Amino acid sequence: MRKSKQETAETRERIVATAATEFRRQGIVATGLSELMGAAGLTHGGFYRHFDSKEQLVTEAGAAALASTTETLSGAATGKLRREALRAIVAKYLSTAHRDHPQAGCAFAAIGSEMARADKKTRAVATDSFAKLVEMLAACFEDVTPTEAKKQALVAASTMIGALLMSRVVNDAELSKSILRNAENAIRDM
Amino acid sequence: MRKSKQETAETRERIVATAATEFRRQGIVATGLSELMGAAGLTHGGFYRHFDSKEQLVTEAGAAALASTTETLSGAATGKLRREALRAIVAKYLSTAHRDHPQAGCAFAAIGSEMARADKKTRAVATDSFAKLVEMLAACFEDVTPTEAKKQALVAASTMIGALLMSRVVNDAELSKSILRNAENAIRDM
DNA sequence: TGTACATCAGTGAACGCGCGTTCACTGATGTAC
DNA sequence: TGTACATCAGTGAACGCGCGTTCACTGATGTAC
Repeated sequence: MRKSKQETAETRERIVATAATEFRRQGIVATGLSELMGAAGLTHGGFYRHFDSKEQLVTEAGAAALASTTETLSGAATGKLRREALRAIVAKYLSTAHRDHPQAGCAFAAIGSEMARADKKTRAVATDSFAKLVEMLAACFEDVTPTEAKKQALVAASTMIGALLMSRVVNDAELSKSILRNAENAIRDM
Repeated sequence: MRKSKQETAETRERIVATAATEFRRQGIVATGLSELMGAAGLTHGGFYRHFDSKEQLVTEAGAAALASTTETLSGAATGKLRREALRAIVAKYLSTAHRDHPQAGCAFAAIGSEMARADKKTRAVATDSFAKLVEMLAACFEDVTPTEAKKQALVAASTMIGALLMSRVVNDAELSKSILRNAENAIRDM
């Protein structure tokens, strides 16, 4: 039953991608490895051919999830400049579509509180991704100094993540939309 | 071994208070009932004399945690008016002390992503508490119309929660402080 | 290039453990007369 | 007010279950000659 090198690499990628989805959908602790491997079309016994531990998968899945979000946002801004790019990024991030599909969205909003308790490597990955998101936003503020742009970008990122998280927590459709829309407007006017 | 009505009520309160702390410290799913009851000075068997399920405790502990945070912030603002009250609230919320003690702080930042997946009752409790926090902040913006004040308060709340969450996620002390300080300044200048 | 053998991806059973929940039991509290 | 009895808070063992991890096994892949 040994698989070719290419198949092995594909399987590994599939496990990471499945984990990135399932962790964001259900939470890290609440997602079991058996369930995860089943969702990836495998039995659980093979897991340790690819990873040393669940923790290692958490690190890699976190990195994959965050990279995908950064890429999506960056894609929404391609061909656009400065403020227009900012608007596109923020509109995408604070959309109801993003709110309603945590399994495919920003890991900070979906599993942020679990990431704050994760091991060193996972937090290092999260720190890098956050820095990239801030850089992307800072590039949109050209009318101010780079230092000021970075400050504004830090605030914008915090607002976006907090707003998306709370739009999912609250049980009131109107309030939820209002959180998203007002955060979007505020960043637009920064 | 039956306890008096007062002792029973005290025990129940103690379990809720312990849960409010432990859930914020370790996460909801990661906190077991045996461990929790032990931390409250009891054995696990007695749990179901007080609660129907873990879910019910989650609801009550969430309510207790959020009420305590709202109260603390409200306390920081007593005797202060408008912008001065805003500064006091935001300074308290975005302090390094708050960041470093999630078990005693805002549940949205500590277990927000788990609350977003919680049952109806817990989310209703969370929604009420968020609305109260927004009201408290809105009361600080008196130089604008009530509608505008509420909008600014929604944004301020999102920024505060997102900033506190990310200050805990990142693995870089300088970046962490920078997130808190810039969010604080931004809200001060709203 | 063909053959013999070592490697190892994936399977499925098993490990010890802790989970949420239930239950028989104890004995102090609360209540009815 | 005092007594008899019902209630029930808390204990600790047990329930079935799923957790993360390990392991013997299978058989196709990769490699050495």
